[in-house]
Amino acid sequence: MIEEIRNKIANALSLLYSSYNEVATINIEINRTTDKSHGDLYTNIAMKLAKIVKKNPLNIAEEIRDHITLNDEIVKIESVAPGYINFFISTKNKYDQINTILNSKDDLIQNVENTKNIHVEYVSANPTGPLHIGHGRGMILGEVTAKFLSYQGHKIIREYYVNDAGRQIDLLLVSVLLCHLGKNKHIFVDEKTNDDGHLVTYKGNYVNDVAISLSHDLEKIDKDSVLSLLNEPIDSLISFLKKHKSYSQIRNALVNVIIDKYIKEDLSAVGINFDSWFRESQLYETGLLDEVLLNIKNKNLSYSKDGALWFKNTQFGDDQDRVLIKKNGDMTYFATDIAYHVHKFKNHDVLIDIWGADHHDYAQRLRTALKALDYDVDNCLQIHLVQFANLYKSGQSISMSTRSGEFYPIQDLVADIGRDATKFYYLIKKKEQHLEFDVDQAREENKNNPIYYIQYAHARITKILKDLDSERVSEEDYNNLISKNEVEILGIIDKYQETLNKAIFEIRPDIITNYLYKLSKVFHSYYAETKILTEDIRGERIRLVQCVDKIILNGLKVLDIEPMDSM
RNA sequence: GCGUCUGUAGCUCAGUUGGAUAGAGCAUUAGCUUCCGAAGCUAAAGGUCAGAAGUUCGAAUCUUCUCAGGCGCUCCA
Repeated sequence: MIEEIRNKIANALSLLYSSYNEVATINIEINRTTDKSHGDLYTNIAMKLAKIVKKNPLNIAEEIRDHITLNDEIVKIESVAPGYINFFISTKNKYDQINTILNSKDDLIQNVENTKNIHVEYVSANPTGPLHIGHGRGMILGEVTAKFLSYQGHKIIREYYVNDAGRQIDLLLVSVLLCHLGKNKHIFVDEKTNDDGHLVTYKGNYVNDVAISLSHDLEKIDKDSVLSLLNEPIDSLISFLKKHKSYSQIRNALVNVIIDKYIKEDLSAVGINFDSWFRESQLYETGLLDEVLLNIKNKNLSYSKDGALWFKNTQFGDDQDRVLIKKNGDMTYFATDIAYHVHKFKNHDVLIDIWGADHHDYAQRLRTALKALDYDVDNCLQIHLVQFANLYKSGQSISMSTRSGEFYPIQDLVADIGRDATKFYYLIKKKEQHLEFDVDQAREENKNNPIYYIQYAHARITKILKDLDSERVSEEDYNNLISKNEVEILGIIDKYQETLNKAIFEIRPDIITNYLYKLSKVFHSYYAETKILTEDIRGERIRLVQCVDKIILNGLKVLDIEPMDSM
C-alpha cells in the first residue's frame, strides 16, 4: 500500500516538476498518521519541495493531489496546511496485516540475502566465582544479540572467553589454598584494600566449597612451605606456586571446577548455552601470542622501555602508549586480547564483542591496535557497549563484589523473580541506556509488572478461545470493528511486522517489549469494555483477539520468554 | 582536564527518517463486579522536553556552547 502510493506520487512529480533535477532524487516519505482525522497515511513531500521549486507548499500539495487518481483502495486524498497530503485507505485494505499474520506459519521475520559467519562473544567474566546480577545485562543482551542475528539468517557461534591465565586466577588459587589449610581468615601483610574497601583475595563462601572439591590436588602442595610464606608479601606465595611442578594442572583443575560447577549452572539458569569456550591459556600453548607479538614488533609498532614492552598507541591518537608485556614478564590483557581477536578473525566474517560500558576506552585501544595490524576493523569488528544496570531491592541499591563475597548471584535473582521476568527486565531498555531494575517490582504479579501484564493478556485470550476449537471462523474484512479500541488494536497489529523486523535488524529487543506492552494495554482496555463472544460480529472479534494473541506469542518467542496459558 | 553514555511529568521511562495538540506506568485524587479472569478498567491532575544560541516552512529529535549525573582515562581486570 505504501509502495503503491509512493509510486503514484513519484509519477505525479515526474509530470509536474521534471525540470528540477533534485526532484528525481528526493526521498518520498510516507508515514502513518497518529490522528485518524488526518486519514491513514500522509506525506510531507510538498514541504520538502517548497524550497526546490520555490512555491507555496500548500499549492504544491494541491497540484500533487490533483494528479493522483482515486480507486477502490485509496478512497480520499486531501491537502492540508502547511502542506501535508493525507490519504484515506479503505478498511478492506487497511488491515491486510491481520489476515497475513493469522495465516502465516513462520516467524514473520525477514532473512538477509548474504549471510555471514558471525562470532559473538559475551559474558566472559573471569572464572573466579559465580555469575552475579552485575553480569546479568551483558549475559541476556549477548544472548539476544546472537539470537537476533541468527533470525536474520546468519551463521552464529557463541563463545565465552575464559581468562584462565591471568593474575586473578592465581589470587583465587591462593584463596582456595588458604581455605584448604584452614587459614581462610588470613590476610597478607601487603594485602591492600582498593577504593571499594575490598580485599585482594577472594572471601566468598563458595571458595571453601571449591577447596573441598580440589582437596586432592591441593594436597600436592607442601603445607609447611606455604605456611612459612604467609607472613611475606602475597607475590612470594604466588611465585612459589608458579614454580610448583603441578601448577598448571592444579590451576586447570581450579578453572574447571569454577566453570562446571558455577558458571555453566548460572548460565543454564537463564537458558544460555555457549557453543564454544575459548581459554586464554590456548593463546600461550598454541604459540599464537608470540606470533602476534612478533608481528607487532616487525611492523615497528612496539618498543622496550623500563623493562616493559610498549605498543605505540600515541601514533594512533591515544594520549599514551600502553604496555603489552609487564616488567615482571606477565602479559597485559591488552596483549592477550589482541591475540585473541587475531584468532577470531581467522575463521569469521564479523566479530561482535558484548562488553560493559566501563571498557569504552579500552575498546577504542583494541580497535586501533587491530587496525594497525591491517584488520578490517571498521567493517568486521563491532564492540557493543552495554551500560550498567542498577538493581534495587527494598529501595536499596545492591552493590557487588566477587572478591569480598558480597554479591547477589544471578541464580538467586532467577529463584526470586523467575527466569522470564529476569530476561524481560534486562531487555526492557536499549543498551545505551542506564537501567534501573527494581527487583521488588519484577516480583509483583500485577500491572506494575509489564511482563505479568502481557502474560495476563495472553491468559485472558486463551480462556476466551479455549472452547472454540471446533468453531470455524472465516476470513473477514473487519468493517464492523469500528470502536475506538478496535481501530486502535487494528492499527497496532498493522505495524507488527515492520516493528518486529526493525527490532531484529537493529538488535533492539526493547522495541518488542514496548510494543507488546502497548498492545496488551489496549487489549485489556478493549476486553473490559467489549464482550468478545457476542452473536452479531463474533467472527470478526474472535479473529481480532486471535491475532493479538498470535502476536504476543510470537513476540515472547522471539525474546525466548515462555508464555503462560493460565496464571 | 580528555573521552563516552545520559538528561522528557514528583518517580521509572516511550517518543518511528525532523512533522499536525509531547505519551505511558507508578505515586496522588475520584469512580467501575448480575456479564468471556478486577492479576483488570475509566477519569482527573501533573510539562520551560536540563539551559542558551543556531539550521529549517517546522526541532524533544540535527549543529554548537553551557550546566548536571553515570562510566572510563593503571605495568587493574
